Amino acid sequence: MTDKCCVHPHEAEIIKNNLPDTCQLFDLAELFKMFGDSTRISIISVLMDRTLCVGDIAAALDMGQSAISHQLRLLRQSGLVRCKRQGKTVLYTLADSHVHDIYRLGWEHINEKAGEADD
Amino acid sequence: MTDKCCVHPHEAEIIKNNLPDTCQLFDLAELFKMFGDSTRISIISVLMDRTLCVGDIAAALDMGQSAISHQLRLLRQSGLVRCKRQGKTVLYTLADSHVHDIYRLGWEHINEKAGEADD
DNA sequence: TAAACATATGAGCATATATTCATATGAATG
DNA sequence: CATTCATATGAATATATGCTCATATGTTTA
Repeated sequence: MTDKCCVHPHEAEIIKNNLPDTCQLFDLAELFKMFGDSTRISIISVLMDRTLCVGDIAAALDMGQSAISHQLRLLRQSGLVRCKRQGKTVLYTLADSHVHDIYRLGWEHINEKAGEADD
Repeated sequence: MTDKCCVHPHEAEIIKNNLPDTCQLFDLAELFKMFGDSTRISIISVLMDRTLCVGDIAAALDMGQSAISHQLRLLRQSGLVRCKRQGKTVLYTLADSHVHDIYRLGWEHINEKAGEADD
């Protein structure tokens, strides 16, 4: 696994021993993974300022109901959106302000980068 | 594509017309995608407070040099890390404070959620 | 300049993931 | 209570992605 090349074995060892818990890093990755898909970030985007039902999200994003429903399930399981039934429809909302904050921070980032050498 | 079910066609239409630019949403997803992988978030984690060379990152994370190098390339292309050669080694650093901020915000989120019903 | 070390990269493979299709579930309504 | 509308979900498929292996590139040093 670890190749022979390691410039500062001692320092690396110390860093290794002070790494955040693997599970937490995994959870963190899972969190960001939810934001890291065009469809899901679009869903989050349309839910930033409002509550919407599944059909309207699908219509707004011009996508199939099933695809949206699958993604909403993932967002729900990750605790990023909440839902409640209202008659035949199910209304979705962003779960908390962290979701807003993370979205906005990402937005800030890409807008500041606009024009710079990127990809 | 769009199924027949759409509870509020008019509202959905308006939202659709006010969607952020598709390219920007795509970029935003790409940004978060970089944070959304265990290996990459671990790399970002060890680079939070320091500058490290590739070999040390690999050793600290107990992973192969090649795997780390591949991921560093992605992080570089996304503008999240910078590097400079120093003799035989290449030193990597986080590109800017946004990377710190996004990481920390994500961290806050999962720590507040600790104990709640999640996945 | 040959050898050794650090890093980068292409190909191949295995796994993960997103969408679609078909269908199930759940609720209102005639 | 059968039908219709809204949503959820399982299976299948296509694509994306991460890792490994082998090797190339770049840098120092003997």
